[in-house]
Order: sequence, then C-alpha cells, then structure tokens
Amino acid sequence: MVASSEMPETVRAAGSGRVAAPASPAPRLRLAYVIGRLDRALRRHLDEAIRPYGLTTPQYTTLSVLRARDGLSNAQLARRSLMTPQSMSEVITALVEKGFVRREANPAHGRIMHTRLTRTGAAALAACDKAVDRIEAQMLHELSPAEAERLVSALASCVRMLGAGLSDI
Amino acid sequence: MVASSEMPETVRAAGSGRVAAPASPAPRLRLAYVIGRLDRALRRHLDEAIRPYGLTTPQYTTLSVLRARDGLSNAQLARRSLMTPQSMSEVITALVEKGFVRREANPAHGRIMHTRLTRTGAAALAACDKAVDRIEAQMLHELSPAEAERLVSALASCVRMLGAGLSDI
DNA sequence: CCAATTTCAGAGTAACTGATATCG
DNA sequence: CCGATATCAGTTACTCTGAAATTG
Repeated sequence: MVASSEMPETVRAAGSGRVAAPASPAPRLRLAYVIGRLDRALRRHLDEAIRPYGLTTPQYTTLSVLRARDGLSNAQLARRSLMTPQSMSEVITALVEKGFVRREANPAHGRIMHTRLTRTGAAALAACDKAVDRIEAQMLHELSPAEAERLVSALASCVRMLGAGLSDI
Repeated sequence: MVASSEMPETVRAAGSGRVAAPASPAPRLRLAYVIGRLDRALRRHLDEAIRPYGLTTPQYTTLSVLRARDGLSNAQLARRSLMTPQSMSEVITALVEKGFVRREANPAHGRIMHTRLTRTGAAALAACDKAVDRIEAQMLHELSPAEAERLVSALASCVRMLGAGLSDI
C-alpha cells in the first residue's frame, strides 16, 4: 500500500555503485528531497512499530530524550526537540495521561515543572527501542558498519551546520 | 529564536573528527532521531526560504517532481511523494490556484488529469532552487564533495531498504 | 464486475501564533 | 521591570479514513 507499483522509468545512480554519471543532464539528486523522503518513509515505519505501545513518534522521541536527561523542564524539552513550548506541553500532557512520565515541581522555583520517566514509561520505551532497532537494521542493511558510522557523523554535521546544535541524545 | 540558548552539557562525537569513544556508556546516537531532527531543521529553513515565493515545502517538492517528469497524474504524484491521493489533490489544487501548474484531461481517458508546469511555475521553481542551493551548501559546509556524495548514496540506500523506492528525482 | 482514478466529506495530529500569569 | 517559564485559547498546515462517481 505504501510501495509504488510503477516502474522506475529512469533509475538514477542512487545505489552503492556507479559513481560516474552518463552524458545525460542528470538533474542531480536533490539532497533536501532525499532527506524529506527518508524522513517520511521512516516516520511511517516508526508510527506503525510503536503504535502498539500507545506512543506516537513525537512522544517516543520525548521519552528518549528524557531517558538521556531525566528531569528536564517543558521549555528545555521543547528546545531540544526544535518545538515550541506549547507543542511540547501537549506531548507531555499526553504522556502524563498514559502514565509514562510524571511532573514534579521544582522545590526552589514554584514555576518550573520537571518531567521524569516513570517505571511504566521506561518499560514502554525499552520495548519500543527493540522495534526501532529492527527498523534501523533494515534501513542500514546495505551499509557496512563503517558506512553507517559515517552516515551518522555526516547527518550530525548537517544538523549542526543548520544551526540546530545536537547537544544531546 | 530557533537556536537553543543552553549549554551543550555533553557534546558527543558528532563532528568529523573524534571517532574513538571514551569509556562512557555512550547511549549511541539513535539514527532515527538524528534523521528526524535534521528533517525538522531543514524543513524550517526550507519553509522560510521559499515562503516569499508563495510556496510551501510540499508544493515546492511537487513542482520539483513535475519538472523531472511533467504530466504526471494526481495518483502518480501521490505515490512518488509517499502521500495519499487526497493529500496530493489538495497540493495540486493550491498550485493551480497560484497558476503554477495546470491540469489537462487525458484525451484517451476521460478520468485521468495530467498535471503540467506552467511558465510561471517553472520560474518560481527556479527561483526557489537558488534558495535551496544556498541552504544545502550551508548544510554541507563541513563535508567534502566526496563525503556529500557518500551521504546522498547512503540516504538513498536507506530509503530503498525501507521499501520506498527512489524511482526518480 | 473489477481495478484505477478522481473527488467530496469529515476527522485528527502536530504544529503554529497570540495572550496571560507566575516567578526569580 | 525584565527574562524565563508555563499554560490557555484559537488557528493553520498537512495528512488521514471513508465513501462515492467515473472510466477502461
């Protein structure tokens, strides 16, 4: 249902081999397009894999961030996910309702609410991680460990150069 | 407004150097997370860059696909963009209203509508391309041409392994 | 009758902007 | 007063599911 049934009328040098371009004008694979397409495809797999655990992808991502850095405030989480505080607040509200996180007031600051993973949330996250592991393995199936390593490095560099520093996770 | 004002409390080996990991547990950069984060950051830059031309990112993407393969039907465009026909129909409707594409009935098939770039649409697309070129250059600033080439190849491989074949552009 | 295409209607998610209130 | 935080309210963009009509 997702895959196209059409013939790849023009297959470009997208694979691991074939670097030398033919004499064609070769519209040059637009990097921005490939990134967007990969994100869409990945997002679909992710949604499907973690839906059984009652999580959406933004919620799963937020749990992942919390595991690496428990007790972040709503504003901190929003910045780390490149979202507005309003959007993150909705994500957290949903996670609280599911019992996956809890919010604790800062004893020294009556306004800030710290978000913490619950045991239930950690368990759900662990289960999802296994599913995501499988998806990533499928995605990287053609690449060697060294190539996968370079891919992650290159992507992190891209994120950094776009001004969205990859401070953690 | 986008950049975080927080300190990168833990800077991981995300750059071009530093491959050997320290003795830390190193939560292992989740590839799915980096891809999503890059897409979000890129999407923001893209939206901002092409908004002056009256285009949203999905609309710009669709115009790009049409330039490579003019005259596709709504259903074909939807498959190539990993969208439902309903969603693509809305994108095309918006593009028609802006005068960037026109729809022509198939003379041999009363149902199918072929979508074609107008001269106005091609001009807007060309203008946007320059803006996108600048964003991609910024994004790839730290990478050598060879590294950028490997990045595109690796991403295309990932897309393919996720079952969403990259048939064109 | 079946498969593909298009389109209408309704819904929902995820994000946004704006405004308000609290706290240090 | 200012800056950061949180949150309420309204809105928008994008995509989805479901159903219907048309065509080959």
